[in-house]
Amino acid sequence: MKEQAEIFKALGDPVRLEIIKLLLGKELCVCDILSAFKVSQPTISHHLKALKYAGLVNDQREGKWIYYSLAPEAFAQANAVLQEFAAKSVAKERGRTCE
Amino acid sequence: MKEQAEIFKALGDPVRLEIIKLLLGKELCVCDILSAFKVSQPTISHHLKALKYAGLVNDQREGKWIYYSLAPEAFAQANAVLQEFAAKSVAKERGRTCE
DNA sequence: TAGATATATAGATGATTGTCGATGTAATTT
DNA sequence: AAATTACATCGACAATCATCTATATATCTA
Repeated sequence: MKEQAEIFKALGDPVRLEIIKLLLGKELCVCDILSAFKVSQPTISHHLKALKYAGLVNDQREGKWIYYSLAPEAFAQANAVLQEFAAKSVAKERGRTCE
Repeated sequence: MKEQAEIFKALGDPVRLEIIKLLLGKELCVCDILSAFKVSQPTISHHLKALKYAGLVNDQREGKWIYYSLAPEAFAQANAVLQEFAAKSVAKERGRTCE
């Protein structure tokens, strides 16, 4: 189980967020992901590595191609955290112990 | 409405994530937040600024103290995004247009 | 086996970040 | 008014990051 902050950090980049949206419901090879961006191939590779490190994607080689897909467990975990945040984000009490 | 990546980036730090957890259901002044950490006061101030920039917290001065509270709208927005990700994170199709 | 294709890794660079001590500012207290 | 308290801002510094070009690796194809 990855650190919560690591997961959110991985989500905190526009390119990576777009990659994730591309992968919703699909499995894509790097070349297809690459063709959706204007950044270089190594940059995409770098972002995919970051997403994999955070546990957000899985990769699977098939011949010349490597297919990337989302890792549902990691998204379920992040979703659970944010769901609690959203539910409890309304402040009721006010605390102050300092003087 | 803040950029999605900005919100996740703000969530992607252990100290900021802890601050958020402290603020769940509560409104706290900086001194109380500070006393829960071992980092310096300017560091906490810096993180609160980052959270505020992302729209995740609101602040309200009251005499000497400034109270910070969570901003439910931002959390609802982030939650909605992750909910969709979690729901659609199971890959069904496989695409490849490159050769 | 020699090229071609798909992807990763290495190394460099400029930008951003997390942290700190020092200082500034606003409000309160004495 | 002077000191104190709560918090923010400034400036510095090391670490991390996003990006690139160049190169390496793995697989397929001719």
